[in-house]
Amino acid sequence: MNGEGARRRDVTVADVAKAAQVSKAQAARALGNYGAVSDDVRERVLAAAEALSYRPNELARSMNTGKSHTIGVVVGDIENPHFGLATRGITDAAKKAGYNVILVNTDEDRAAEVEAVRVLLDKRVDGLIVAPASSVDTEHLRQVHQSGRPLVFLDRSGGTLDVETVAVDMAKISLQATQYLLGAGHRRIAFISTLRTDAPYRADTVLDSSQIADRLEGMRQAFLADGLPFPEDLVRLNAGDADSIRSITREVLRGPEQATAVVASDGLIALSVVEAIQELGLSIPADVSFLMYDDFPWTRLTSPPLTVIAQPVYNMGAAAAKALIRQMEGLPRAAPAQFTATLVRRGSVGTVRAAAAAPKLGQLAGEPA
Amino acid sequence: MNGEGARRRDVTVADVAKAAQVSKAQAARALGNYGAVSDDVRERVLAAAEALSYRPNELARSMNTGKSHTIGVVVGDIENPHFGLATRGITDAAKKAGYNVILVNTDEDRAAEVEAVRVLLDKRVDGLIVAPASSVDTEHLRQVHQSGRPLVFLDRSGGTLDVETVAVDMAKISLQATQYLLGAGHRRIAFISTLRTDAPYRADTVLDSSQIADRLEGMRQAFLADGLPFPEDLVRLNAGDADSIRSITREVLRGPEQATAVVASDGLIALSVVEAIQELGLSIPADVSFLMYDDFPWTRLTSPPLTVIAQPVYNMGAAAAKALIRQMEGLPRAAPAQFTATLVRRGSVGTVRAAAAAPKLGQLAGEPA
DNA sequence: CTGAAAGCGCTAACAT
DNA sequence: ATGTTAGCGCTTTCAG
Repeated sequence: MNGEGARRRDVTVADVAKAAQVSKAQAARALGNYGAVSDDVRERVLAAAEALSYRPNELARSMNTGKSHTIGVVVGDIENPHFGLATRGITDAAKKAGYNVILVNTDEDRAAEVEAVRVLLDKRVDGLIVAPASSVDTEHLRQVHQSGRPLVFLDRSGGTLDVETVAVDMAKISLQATQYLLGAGHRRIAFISTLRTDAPYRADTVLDSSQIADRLEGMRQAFLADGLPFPEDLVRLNAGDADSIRSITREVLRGPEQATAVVASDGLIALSVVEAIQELGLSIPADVSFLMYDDFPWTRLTSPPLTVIAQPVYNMGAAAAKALIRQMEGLPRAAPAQFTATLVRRGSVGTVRAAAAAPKLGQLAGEPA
Repeated sequence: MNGEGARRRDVTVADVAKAAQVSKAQAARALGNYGAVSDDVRERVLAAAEALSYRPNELARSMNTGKSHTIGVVVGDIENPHFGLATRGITDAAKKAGYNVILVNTDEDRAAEVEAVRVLLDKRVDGLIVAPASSVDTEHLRQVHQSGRPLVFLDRSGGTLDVETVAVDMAKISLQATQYLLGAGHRRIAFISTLRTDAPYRADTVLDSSQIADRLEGMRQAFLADGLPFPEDLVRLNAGDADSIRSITREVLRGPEQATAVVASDGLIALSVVEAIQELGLSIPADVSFLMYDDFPWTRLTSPPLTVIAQPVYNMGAAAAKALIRQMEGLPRAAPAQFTATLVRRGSVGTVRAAAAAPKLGQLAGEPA
């Protein structure tokens, strides 16, 4: 009972070397495909490796080389199709370059993000792609950047940090979309977002998300350009779960000062907003117009199909990965690819009626006539 | 120019030990929180670590312990919301237990899956969760299992492999759904799936996906139980891209033998099928009934809202991770949690009219009257 | 081209 | 409780 009862241990270079009757160093060279190896040795080593079904221990390899061929991706929520698509873009580009992806969700929570970044760094990822939960509070990311670890931001900028960022020009597309709404006669335009803030929105509120800040800035500009007052009271943040979104929707659609158009900040919010509108018995776009960010396939299936702001999410993910890999390989920054969102006009935005009266609503919401 | 120009190297236990004036071993013990360490030493070490902002090298740690605290997840396509949700369940459960997730997409390609598994093994993941592209051709997975590496299957079974599997009983729910359709008078029920096969479907076709095989089996049983012939000609596999799905939908809805109900095998297919139905000018459920797998939020937004088969995807992902972790910790298999899908009857299934005549169709498809 | 030996940063005996 | 000494599996000098 010798040699047979031995617990199965992974076969190592040493084993292969022995079998091929060469030194460990030579075997390693042949296996790792580096250094100088004679054809004869290489053949014997490879054959032995095959016979023993040798597999390299990438951990050990990483220890020496300092490269793990792994990149860390930190997003808010992979369950959100937006990030699902972006992640697909990232993983595809990464795989093509020989990298793997470790994925971490943060639920847009800064503490979780700090922790995620730390763990990924401890695991010695070669670089990080982060959709920062906050563009204001970025100390942990500043440290990563300063330490020299390749880092790329996705979707949101990192505030003052000079980190390569892949995102669309939100202010611009928001301006365009708002102009479109304004052109259709809308003056009371609501904007609903899950972004968490300490207090209700005001003009001087500092927003954690550069993305949302830019969108609001775009809206404001559009109103200003037309000499119209920006309806700050219709900017509703902190729209947490489905219920909260529904009640917010009811609120902005109620009363004499109600909104005639609603902009949903993302696809998840959109679902609840549309549902709430349907529950109110209002019809799109006759009673209320609707516009949302992200062009998900299902937006073409509703009646009417929804007008959306389409972002090249997959390509942005892929671009982020490519930019990161370029950094990891020590290449100079490429000229930042410009990603532009486009307004896809389908059927959910209508012309506003002369008077703002909406008799239906008064009834439903139980308002006094 | 000494000591100052030195390139910033990661600080190691040795550095901390020196700063705390203790041996490397003691520092390591204090840092790693194992072995016996006096309070005094622990304090000094921790303080030194803090001061030097020491961070452990998890790679090195893994080399010794043999545990990477990382699990590999191999799915068809993270872009598919089904896997997005499942992945969220996995990552949540993993994080809670102190594990990270490396994610790989296979596009349901077996070769890609083989490669993915190999790479993850090389990276020494502690375990694997795989949604096998094929339940038939599973040699690579058999090897993983035999090598003793913890492995769990998600969604699809591994054929003859005795591997813990988290999935719903597809045959059962398919039977129920089909009975429901049958009860509404449907006899010509089409089933559309992206599953790739070499030849058109026949009763004896061996299907790569246990999931699809079970669904078809469930349908067949329902027909048989009612003494009705199972309409094999309406089983349409290989529905690749959106265009192909559209043309298949047109096909099954055309001609004298057309389908009166269509079952979409997943949410992605559903989108194209519904679009195709709308393009044909047919209305759901008056002209054709519709049923799909997966209860995505948007299915409540269409008119009519869609009747779906809901699966507890998030919970299944979480359960898969928990089962895997249990294996990794050497615990015995828990009794397999039973996951059941439910038929959510909304508005897309209607009663079939007496005659199968569908005049509208003849016109649209240019069929001779 | 080849081999011996020295690490990578950490944990794990083994002493003391 | 603490320190010393080996490794983990691989890459990488450095001789030859």
